[in-house]
Amino acid sequence: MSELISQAYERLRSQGGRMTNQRRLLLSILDSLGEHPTAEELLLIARKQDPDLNLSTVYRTLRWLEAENLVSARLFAEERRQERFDAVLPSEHHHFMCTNCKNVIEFDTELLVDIKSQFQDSSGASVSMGSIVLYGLCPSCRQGSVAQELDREVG
Amino acid sequence: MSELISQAYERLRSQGGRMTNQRRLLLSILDSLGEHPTAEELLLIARKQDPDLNLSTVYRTLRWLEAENLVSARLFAEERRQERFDAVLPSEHHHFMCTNCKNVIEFDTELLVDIKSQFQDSSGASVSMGSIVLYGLCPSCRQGSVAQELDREVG
DNA sequence: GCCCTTATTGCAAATCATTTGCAATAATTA
DNA sequence: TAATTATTGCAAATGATTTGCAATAAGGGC
Repeated sequence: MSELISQAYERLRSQGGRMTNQRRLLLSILDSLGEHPTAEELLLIARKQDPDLNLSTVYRTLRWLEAENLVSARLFAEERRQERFDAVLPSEHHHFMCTNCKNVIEFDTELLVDIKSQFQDSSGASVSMGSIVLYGLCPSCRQGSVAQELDREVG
Repeated sequence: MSELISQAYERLRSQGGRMTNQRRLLLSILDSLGEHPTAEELLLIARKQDPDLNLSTVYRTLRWLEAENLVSARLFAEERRQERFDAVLPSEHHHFMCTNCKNVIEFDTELLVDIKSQFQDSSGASVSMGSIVLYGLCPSCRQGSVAQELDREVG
């Protein structure tokens, strides 16, 4: 069983919480999904298994997981008000969002620690965490836009 | 006259737009304010000069400035749904938010370009922009929390 | 396995930042 | 100065997320 799911069981046990069918389903989706779904997207996926699942339950589950630090929520500039949720991996990771297709790619870098300490040193603040978001065109949309440009030139 | 304000005049002229008292007021505040106000905060400040100013006007002005790339809007993790607005400076800059007092400090770094090119090279995407947000305690809240800890130990 | 307690759910209504429709107002320009 | 129409203020709408509450169902004890 995955880290996420076993951790969730453990946290529930220690808090007197209950492992419901809804939570089990949402956890298994979050665990296997290689994406960063919105609450709504997660609901749609989950409803294939449990058509009565409610959006409130999705939100409550996500918020609980967030409080337990098993999931993190992020807002991207392209979708101002809609959060995307992400099972927290052991290592700190960052995001790239394609401004065209809105797909999110995770990435990792050792360079952020330098930025953190640079800022700590110059400001006197203590930095506990940080995140980077990059925007641009993903490889396939990049190809698409090159193709479009060619079309325009030819047409 | 500042860059922001003269730019705004220029854009309005070229679009057949009008420089109203409300816009002039909001621009002068945004221009001089060394902070990252929310729309509501901006309204409160502006109402000292024009008590009838409406929140819709503030939003419309901010969105127009954003579309003109003269102001940028950001969401921080600590305030999930409320945007903060920021007159765009000539150089790309990043943000630190104090998790205690919610104050925002801007900072600059040459290290992001390395992260961008690192990611571009490894992913095949083309990155057009990026932003870093750091969270932690600002110098004064840091002092406060040190003081608290001492209190706890002594008391 | 069945009962009891109460955590969790589904539903509908509430929130809250932001947006929009519209009639009234005020910048521009002729 | 008048005419045109961009912009405003107001109230109502929106849309993601949250919350109150009665109904349901985990999980512990019998």
